[in-house]
Amino acid sequence: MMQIDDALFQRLRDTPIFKSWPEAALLHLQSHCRAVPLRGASILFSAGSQASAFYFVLSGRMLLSSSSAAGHEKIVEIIQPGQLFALAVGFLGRRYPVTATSEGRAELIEIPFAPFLGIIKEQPELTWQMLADLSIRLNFLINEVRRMGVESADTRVGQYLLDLCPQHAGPARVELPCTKAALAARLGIKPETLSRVFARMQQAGAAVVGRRHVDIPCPEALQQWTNRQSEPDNRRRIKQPAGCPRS
Amino acid sequence: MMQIDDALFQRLRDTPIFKSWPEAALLHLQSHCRAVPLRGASILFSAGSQASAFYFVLSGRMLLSSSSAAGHEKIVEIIQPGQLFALAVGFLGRRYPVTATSEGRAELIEIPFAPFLGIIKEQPELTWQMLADLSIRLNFLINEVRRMGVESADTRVGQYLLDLCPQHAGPARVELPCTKAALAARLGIKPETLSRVFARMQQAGAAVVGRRHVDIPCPEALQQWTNRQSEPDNRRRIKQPAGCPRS
DNA sequence: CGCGAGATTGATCGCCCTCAAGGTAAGTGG
DNA sequence: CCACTTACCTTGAGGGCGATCAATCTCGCG
Repeated sequence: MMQIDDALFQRLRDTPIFKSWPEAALLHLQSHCRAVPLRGASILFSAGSQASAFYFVLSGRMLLSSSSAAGHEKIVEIIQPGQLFALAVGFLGRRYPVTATSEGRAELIEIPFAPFLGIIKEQPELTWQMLADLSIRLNFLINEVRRMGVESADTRVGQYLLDLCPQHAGPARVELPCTKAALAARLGIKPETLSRVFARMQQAGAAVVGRRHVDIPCPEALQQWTNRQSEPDNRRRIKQPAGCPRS
Repeated sequence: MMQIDDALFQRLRDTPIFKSWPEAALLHLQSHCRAVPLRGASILFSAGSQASAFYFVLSGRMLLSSSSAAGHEKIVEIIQPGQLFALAVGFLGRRYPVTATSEGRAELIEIPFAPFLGIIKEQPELTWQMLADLSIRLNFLINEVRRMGVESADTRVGQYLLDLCPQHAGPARVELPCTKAALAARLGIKPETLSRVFARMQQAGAAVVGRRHVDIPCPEALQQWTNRQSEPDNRRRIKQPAGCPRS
């Protein structure tokens, strides 16, 4: 079995999930991992296929997508370098719920479930950080469900850019993690629509859109533009149900 | 502190998460739980508020919702009797990501995080089932994200009904877990649209819609109706699959 | 019976998709 | 350096789905 280079494996050791692991466990796990180089855009695994490993992104980006019966593809998440993905599949351990595609060249570490689960079964205190990790992912998806369900294309694009902005106010440049077509799929809209949203955003002075990046002169202005359609009569109160107990 | 009746607490003991717990731990946990009766539709907690406990539904149903900046409410999940909710919040332990509302009368068991986390910190092998539980929820939300992102109103309603159908084919009656307005919010559409979808579904012979239930004479026919979309003018009638079981 | 909440139905409008054409870089070979 | 290629992006015209606004209907209930 081709073992992973120590320097590369160090990146995995530095993740929140593994940094509390004892040396012995890490060495044992490392002996079962292997490097997976993807030379161009290619499919790593497909939704519904048997799952035997999860992955860590060393370089490049991975797109996790799910397709409807009609064939429409929805990108659920974009995985950046330094992140793990498909870890949760191991705890139910059957099949991948999404299709994983590399966006151009990418390099991964493949971590088989078997030795991983063996270790945490004997040292269950190592799962603490994983619960936190899954919890974060759950929150992310809850947010996504709301956005996809009720928010407009303008709002989705604006929120997405704002999420990528550094917290501190002031001009920022957001690097898009993928092509605009893929970004549209990630946002649940069509590329043409994304293009028009960018055009409106730019015309309003809320952003300057480049080929693979977006400049945001004033995040607050973008925020305001993003939420602008809720302006007229937003005072509508949600009716309190009749028998609301105070108890 | 009002302690929980043994018979009610037994329902909590029977959940996948707790059934492997030792007696001592359960008794300790029980002493910190309390019953929460909700006499009518009311808010249990709001999104963003400090989280100190999670809940188990004894009776009634809970709606977990998330609101956009524009005030549009999206019901993320409907919790049925026998289910836990807000458990994952404890592992990151800050604030609830959703608002929890009871749909009519409901009775809950409130389980404070502090004693719960204390127990699993000392007996981390108990977390195994929780990882599986979070993994299931993750899959559910991934599905939801795709549905909200790319699927039509007709498809969302059809899929929802089919998910509630028993696996075995043949006529089925699906009890709606909430009002149609709430169901619309759950599906990310408006009540008027839901009404029209039901009307079309009924006219096509794929379902018979009642006040609080839907009869599905043939799930395969509904499935076919749900997935029709490239066909030009098939909004009128669908043909019955050859071998539709009568059972 | 009158009341009110939920559900239905109709008319109209706007957002977003679809289809189609044109534009704009990057890479290639002459 | 320049046609040519190719992939990606943009722009335009038109249509459909679902939202909005508003009226009517049904049903449970005091």
